[in-house]
Amino acid sequence: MPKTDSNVSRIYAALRRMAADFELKPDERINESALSQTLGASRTPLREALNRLVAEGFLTFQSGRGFFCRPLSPAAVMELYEARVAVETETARLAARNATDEGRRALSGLLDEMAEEYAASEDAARLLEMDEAFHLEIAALSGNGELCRMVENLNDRVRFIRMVFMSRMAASGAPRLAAHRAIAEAINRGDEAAAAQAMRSHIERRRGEAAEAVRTAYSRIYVPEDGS
Amino acid sequence: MPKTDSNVSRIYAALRRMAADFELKPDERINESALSQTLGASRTPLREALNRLVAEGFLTFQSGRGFFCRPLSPAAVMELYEARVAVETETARLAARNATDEGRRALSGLLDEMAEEYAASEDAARLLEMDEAFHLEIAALSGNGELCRMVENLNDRVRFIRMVFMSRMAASGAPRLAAHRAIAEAINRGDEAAAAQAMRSHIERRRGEAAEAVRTAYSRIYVPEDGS
DNA sequence: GCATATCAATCTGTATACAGCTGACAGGGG
DNA sequence: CCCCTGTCAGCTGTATACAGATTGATATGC
Repeated sequence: MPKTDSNVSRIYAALRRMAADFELKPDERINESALSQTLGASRTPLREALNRLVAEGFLTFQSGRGFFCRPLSPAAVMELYEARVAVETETARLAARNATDEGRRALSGLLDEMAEEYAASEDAARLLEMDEAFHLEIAALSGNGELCRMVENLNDRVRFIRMVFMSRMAASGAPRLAAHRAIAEAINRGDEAAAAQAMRSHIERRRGEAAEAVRTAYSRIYVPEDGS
Repeated sequence: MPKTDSNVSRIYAALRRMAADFELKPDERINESALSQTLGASRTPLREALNRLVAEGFLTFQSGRGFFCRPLSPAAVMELYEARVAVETETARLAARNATDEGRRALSGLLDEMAEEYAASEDAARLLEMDEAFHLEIAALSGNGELCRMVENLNDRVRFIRMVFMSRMAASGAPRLAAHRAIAEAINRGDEAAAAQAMRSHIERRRGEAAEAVRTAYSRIYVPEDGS
């Protein structure tokens, strides 16, 4: 067994991406034997990875029936957005309180880099990636590893929906960039309340579109690739 | 295999309790073979449960070395308290916004029941149980299942430390009860900002004591039971 | 024609076997 | 005296086998 490094982490990463992208369709039952063959491993490490993903909210589990992909519903997405508000208003607040000067400079720098690419790029995936990097950077500045984990988990679970947003509204990145600047400036001023409030309105603004986006998302998941 | 119901969930529950109570000592390496014998099962379901607990933050994992109990340090406990602030200020806010009249009555009722027992009981475990029930009820009133999960997880992970608080300061339940009343009243008025603020100061008040409590906690974990 | 019972195919839950890796210790060389 | 290296016991990582549960289809009675 001359593997580079642990097999289960490879399986875990692959499954996590598949679940995040809804390659496993909502509520779809997972056939362990088939999946283990697809991934080139036996069921034992596969099930270990599946169990981790259940605990992280990417999958569900019913005793005796097996593992399923998480459901995709407007209500579920709304809950995730509310959870993001809860966690990220606090990361913004703590970042404003705790960030070092070096950290503040790094945040501003990140924003400047993004500004250029924002104008140029129309690649939704790339825009989303930068957006997530910004939110993660703030979490890092908060100095709280637990909150970082939460932000990362929530980001990954709403990525698919956010991707649908992004590619639908295409080039409207400008308001988002402005909102990011407002958040970063509040953090750099050390204004906790303003940072928290800016983050809250930034996330809540998108929340209401969840219902519509979920409908679009379903069509993406179930309609075959347009290359056919 | 005539088990009542799934073996892995039994193992999971047992391990979770053991980890929560630090029967597995901080950073202690877990011997899978020995533990599987203790729990009366084989290593396969044991490892599935261990993987779930890693994802939930009760254990850590190092490839090739195995599973370890989570560390117990003042910094880690502080992070958990900050995460509680993040999550529970939002559950309080959402509860104030969304709770039905029936829900509000239930919360008041819960508080009234607790008031009686608070005065009478000096059982720290029972007091803590009621305290957690109050916080979980608010999470339920928020109507957000995701936030409920988070509150439950965080409560379980700080339970040991809170237990140390409780039994050290013994009969000082009165201020906590007053704080709970303030939170409940804000929720019942539908005053989101007041509910969030009351919850924040309620949790933050205890946060500072973490460092001291961790020291006490260590002595509890490593000093043998006083019955010896 | 519909509901129900039965049965086979399939899948999950768990035990067990074994290969490879890790960490500790002893012995030899610098 | 310290460090380096070979060896070995023990543990982890994974495959596989098999028992019990589930599911869906077919047959049967009303």
